[in-house]
Amino acid sequence: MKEPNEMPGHLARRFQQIAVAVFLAEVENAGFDLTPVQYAALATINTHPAIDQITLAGLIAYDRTTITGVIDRLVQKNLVVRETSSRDRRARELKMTDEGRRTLRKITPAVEAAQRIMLRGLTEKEAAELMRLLQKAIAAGNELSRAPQRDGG
Amino acid sequence: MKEPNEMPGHLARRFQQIAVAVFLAEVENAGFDLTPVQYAALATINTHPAIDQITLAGLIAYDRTTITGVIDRLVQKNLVVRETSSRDRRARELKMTDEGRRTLRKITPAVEAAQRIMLRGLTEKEAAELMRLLQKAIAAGNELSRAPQRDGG
DNA sequence: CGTTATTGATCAGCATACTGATCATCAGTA
DNA sequence: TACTGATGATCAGTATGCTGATCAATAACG
Repeated sequence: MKEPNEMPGHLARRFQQIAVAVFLAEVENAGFDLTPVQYAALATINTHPAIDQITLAGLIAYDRTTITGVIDRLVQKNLVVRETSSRDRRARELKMTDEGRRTLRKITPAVEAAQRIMLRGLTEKEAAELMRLLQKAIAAGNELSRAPQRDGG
Repeated sequence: MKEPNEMPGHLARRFQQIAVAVFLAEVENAGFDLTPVQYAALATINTHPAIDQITLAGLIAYDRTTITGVIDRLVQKNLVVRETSSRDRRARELKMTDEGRRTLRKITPAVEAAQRIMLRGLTEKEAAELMRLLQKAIAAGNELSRAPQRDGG
């Protein structure tokens, strides 16, 4: 077989593993307890008030069955509230709490630091090229996963 | 906040998500039931007969607590046997079964196809560049995760 | 030689991700 | 309006990954 390091699947897993570790370390260092997944959901609810769970899942490419637990934990941490929509009683409207907004604001520097750290082995130019190539590969494979990314509602 | 697609952490997660989905689809299509993680372990045991779990975990960058369950499942599928080492009774020596070798051989084309499919949006040159950049970023961040990659024992 | 530190493996517990099923609700149509 | 299909959410079950603890066995040291 090929070396693991020559297989894109292994590299994908490994890079993600490092990205998560760096994120958690930076966020904890800043005094918060939030996972990358929880952060993405929180940030997206902030820019899309009263979004429902399916639309949110589409924007950040989460499986619909995963989003339930993620929101459970954001609600438990008092960062988000989940209300039944009056227009469609199947849907849950997600809204920020004050503490959610405050947390998001305070945590942003740590999140940005994490993004830099996970690319620290690359030059600026290389980092930009890596992101471009990832975006391109992802766009081509978007529909291949159960939780593709979807633009607005 | 930035768009998710401009954050390397999100791209890492998304690319990994697609890589896993493609792998599972190709392998199932070939008539097998093996995860990317199980495949990497199986392939590495094949090239390192009688390897112990910690060394195996280092070679493929798995957490030591994760490897136990992965090997459990390979043993249950009759692809691997786990024997207590006679030289160090703490250690478990991992060895392929005939069925493990046969499975590995038969599954290889599907695994290779998966690696191509997950990069299908890129030209040959771009694919090579993406892998180079991932390798470089990973090398720089290797020690930041709990399960860094380690060369031979 | 005996005490201490380290190491290989496992376990309990938690958080993503997924498969597939179910339930309530809504939308479209006859 | 009654029926059918689609949709939002949740649940049970399985597989990574991690944190931190534990246990047995080995290594290292005085």
